[in-house]
Parts: sequence; C-alpha cells; structure tokens
Amino acid sequence: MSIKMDYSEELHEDIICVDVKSFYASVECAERGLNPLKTMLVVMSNGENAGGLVLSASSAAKKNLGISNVSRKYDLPNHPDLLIVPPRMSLYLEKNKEILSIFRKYATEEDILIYSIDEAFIKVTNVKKLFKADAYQIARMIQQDIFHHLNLYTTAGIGDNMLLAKLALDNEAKYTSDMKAEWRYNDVQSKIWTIHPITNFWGIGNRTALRLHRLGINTIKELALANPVQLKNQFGVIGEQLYAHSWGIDRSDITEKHLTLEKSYSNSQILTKDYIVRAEIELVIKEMADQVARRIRQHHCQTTCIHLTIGYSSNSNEVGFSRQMKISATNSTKLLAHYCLLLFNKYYSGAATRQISITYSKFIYTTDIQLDLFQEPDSQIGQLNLELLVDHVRDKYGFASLVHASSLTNGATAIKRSHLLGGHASGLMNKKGANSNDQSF
DNA sequence: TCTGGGGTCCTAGGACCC
DNA sequence: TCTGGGGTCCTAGGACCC
Repeated sequence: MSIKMDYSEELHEDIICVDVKSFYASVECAERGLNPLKTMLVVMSNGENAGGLVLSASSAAKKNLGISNVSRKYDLPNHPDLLIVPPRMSLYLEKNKEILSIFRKYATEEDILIYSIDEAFIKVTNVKKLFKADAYQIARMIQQDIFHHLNLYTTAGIGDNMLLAKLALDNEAKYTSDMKAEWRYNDVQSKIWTIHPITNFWGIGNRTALRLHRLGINTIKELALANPVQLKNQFGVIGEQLYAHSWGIDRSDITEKHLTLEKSYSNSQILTKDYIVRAEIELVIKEMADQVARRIRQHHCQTTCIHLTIGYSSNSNEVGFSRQMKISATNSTKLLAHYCLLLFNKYYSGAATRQISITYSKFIYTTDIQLDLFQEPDSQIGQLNLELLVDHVRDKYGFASLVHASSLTNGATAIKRSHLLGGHASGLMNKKGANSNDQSF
C-alpha cells in the first residue's frame, strides 16, 4: 500500500544524468582497441609503489577480480590478463570535451550542468518536440552518439528533477542491460524507499548513517516516514533536505546552478615521507602556493582568502592544523607564498609533517591590480608582469622549464608534480607539461 | 590501509557593530 | 555590569561527492 504525496507543486522536467562507465579505464581500452566491457584493465596512480592506487577499474576487472576503485597495488590479484596502466589525465580531459560537444547537440549550454569529469546533467524538456522523442529515447540517442564517436559506454538516469535522475543512474541504470533507468515521482516509494544500504543514497555517508541509526532510522522509508521537525532539530538544513530527498523532492534549477557555485582552487599532497626539516616543509608550501597562484591567474581572478592545512605524521601525537586568513585581493605568487608561510609559521608546532594542502577562495574577477598601500606601485606592477611572463614561458615549454633554484634541492616536489593533472599523471611527459591545461574539472 | 587529490556545503561560536 | 539583543562577518571543523 502506498502513501499519498502531492507532487503538483514540484518540478516536472525531463532531466537526464549521464555518466561514463569506468571512465578512465574505458578510455584506455578504447585507445587500445579493446572492448571496454570485456577487458580487465585498471588505471593506477603511482604504480611504481606497492601503495599505488586504482583510480578506475573496468567492469570486467571489478566483476571477475573483485577490484574496486580504491584498491591498492598490493591488493591486486596476480592475473595474466589483467592490464595495469598509468593514468593519462590530459587524454581524459580531451575525451571529456568531446563528450560535452556531443551533449551540446541535444541541449543548450544553460541546460547542461557538468557535475564531474565523467558525469553531467542535461535538461531535455524543451527539445522533446524538436527530436520527436521522449526523454528515454533522447537518452538512447545520446548514448549511441557517444558510443559511435568515442567507443565509450555510458549509463543514463532519467527523472523529473536532478535528484531523481541521479538516483536512477546510481541505483538502477548501472545494473540494467540497456544502461538506462527512469524514475518519476510515481516510483519514489517502490524505488527510492528500497535503496539499500542507506549509504547508497546520495548525501548519506557513514557518519550521517550512524546519526540516523541513533534516531532509529535505518532505511530510506523510515526516513521518509520520520518526523520532519525532529530531523530539522537534529540535522538543521541537512535534515530538511534529507527528508525532501527521501520523497524524491529536489527543487534545484539546473540553469541557476551555474551561477551559484562558490569557487575555490586548491592543491594538496600527501608527502612520500615524513618531513622533519622546517625549511623543507616551507619549500613545498612555497611551491604549492606558486602552483595554485598560477591557476588562478589563468582564470583571471584574484583571491581574498587563503587556507593552509597541515597534517602531521601518524607517528606524531598531534593531528595537524587547518587555518585560513583574509587578505587583500591578489594573484601574485610572491605575496601568496608569503601569506601561506605566515600561517605556517604562526601555527606550526614542529611535528613531522605528512600532508600539505593550500586553497584559495573568495575570488574577485578583475584584471586590475589591488595596489598595496605600503609598497611602491612600480615594484608591485613589475612583480606581476614578471609572474605573467613566467606563466607564459611555462605554458610554452612546460612547468619544469622555469623553476626557482630551490626546487632543485632535496625535499622539493614541484618538478616531480609538474606532470600531474588533478594529482595524477597527465600522460604528457614531453617538455610541454600538464600545466598548460587546467586541473579543475 | 602500506596516508590520493580536488572540490562544495553546512554549523557553531567568536568578534564586532549599533 | 549580578547577564541586552539582533545582525553580520569570519573562522574552524565536519561531512559528503567524484
């Protein structure tokens, strides 16, 4: 028996959520002329170490060998047919662009929302007439189009809103033979309420599952039938959202989502060893401050907020710290490195360091220079021009063509990392390094 | 775990203002 | 000063996603 819910005020769109099956692994199969569904292949970052991480495993590797996306090299079975290949992030970015250009044949720019490197939402409500097709048929056209052009299989979820499309994708389309699933408000009680375990539901991780469990809520159905006031008291906004989601309700507008993203750019790394020497840690911070500064210059923005996170070694008694600081708008490497070091020196306890992360946020988009009142204007402009020149040379000849002498010393990681994109090998090992591309997806 | 990397969003609590 | 109160901005920390 089902319970009545009035959906007349909710969105009734045709949203398709598309995701490329095992994206990185499938691209590698396609490049080798191998069947992406039958080949056992994994893309592995840092494959030279025993701790190498599986970024993507083909479905055959997952099914036959039980490999998952965060498996380690030391976990992998020894199988003669298993192909282990290094990542080529720049290639995946290229394929991502080609897929996007296919999406644009089926919807206008503002009706497409890129969710990640291999996932996007497409609103097709307004083009059904044009294609003389319903959403399900349009999803099939998109899937076939991508397969013909790129030899990649995609899965598609279809729904009245973005949440339903995404849930249909994650919880059904991935397991059906035609790689599609359509979830409408009518299906909420039979489809959403039976998602199991509860952490398979979008937005519920282990921590939230545990807190729900303490309230006696162990299934989506129990969540939907819970007292929304109690949920709000316990979880705040998240509680209201969880409740709405359990009924398949999501009022977010795909076209407005474009405007509301609050952006930040960051780099982070887990170091290959514990760093004890203060100067060596400072050096890595300077290098990373430089990398992220370069990215924001490429996007023509200036940051007004920097954030430094230091994680200490597990051999240490302390966990580390995470601090941010407002600054006057800048994208100057020199200034940003200075501020990052300021934070570091203020809070560093002297413990062995294993992880470093630098984030810039709260951007202003302008080409004007915010002149510092306490510095000579000429020297500030000169500094910025110098940094733009350095960017230009690196675009042309690769990051490693022009580095501070300090990056050649022990402990420095910038040169090694200059071929990384999104933290993994770009596949471009020639002089024109990965850094001519952007790392954000 | 033999420490991956890049993001977004929410909350509590402190500082400051009127 | 044996407790004012509301609003806004900021920071640290938590949680989640791909």
